[in-house]
Amino acid sequence: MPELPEVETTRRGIEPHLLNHRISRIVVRDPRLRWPVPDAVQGACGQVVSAVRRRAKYLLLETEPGVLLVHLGMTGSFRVLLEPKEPGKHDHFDIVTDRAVLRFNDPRRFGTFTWCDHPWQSHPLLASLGPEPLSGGFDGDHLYRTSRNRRVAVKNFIMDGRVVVGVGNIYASEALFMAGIHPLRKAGRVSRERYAGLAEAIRDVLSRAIELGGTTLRDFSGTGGTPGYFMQELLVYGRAGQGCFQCGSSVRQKVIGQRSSFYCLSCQR
DNA sequence: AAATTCTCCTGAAGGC
DNA sequence: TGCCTTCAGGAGAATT
Repeated sequence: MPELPEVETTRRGIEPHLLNHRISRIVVRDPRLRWPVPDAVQGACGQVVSAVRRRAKYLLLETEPGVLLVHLGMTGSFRVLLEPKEPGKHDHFDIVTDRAVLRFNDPRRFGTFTWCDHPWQSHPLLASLGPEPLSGGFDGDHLYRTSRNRRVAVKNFIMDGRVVVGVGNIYASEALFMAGIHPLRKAGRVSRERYAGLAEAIRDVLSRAIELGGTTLRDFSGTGGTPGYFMQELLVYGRAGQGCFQCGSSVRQKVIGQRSSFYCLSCQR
């Protein structure tokens, strides 16, 4: 389940094979992703990739005429092939450069592969995104100001991409535990001080996970990334019924906004 | 406007 | 062993 750290790890893994390299072919084997893959992606053929960026959980491959946009969805991943290999099940498309084949595999097909014109910032999928959590535009004051008069649960609030991007279900639970905030608390009822702690927790948990992802990068071309590298560090996610690391009481699990949430009743208020 | 629910999809896990 | 049911989840779309 790619969250922002996994997407950033993917970006770093594919960048050496794309940046300043020429895309020779794009092979779409199965266009049935979240939205049908448009023929327009072929606009990148013959073009040199001038930048490999990440915005939220989107990957952006820039070329002169336009930008390839990829989202990994739930189960998407890239495999870097330095030698030809028969495509397997769920290998939906390839981006072929003069250096490697980037093969996209996505069993559940929630992923996205599309084309945007310049400037990519105004593409409908990107236009209303909030600040990057690891950039200067994100801090506790931003959360505090944005949340006034909002009655939505704070967990849903921080997972809203218009508020801040890249905070997925796992890291939302983790960050709220680290900040000592109950996930069901109304967003508008969290103090400025506690939002400062929450913003710091979000930055810490995401940057730590990216760090750990980086340590698996050496295997990237062989395996396409190592899933679950952060799992051994999770404090509450997936630990329902087990002892809270802070106070020992049982970690609770509850569905909030259609998503499983994990928290400690006595440490989070 | 804001909040909630629905939707896409397949594989893993659990029940009998 | 095998079939059936349930669950998981990113995030835009639809609905309330």
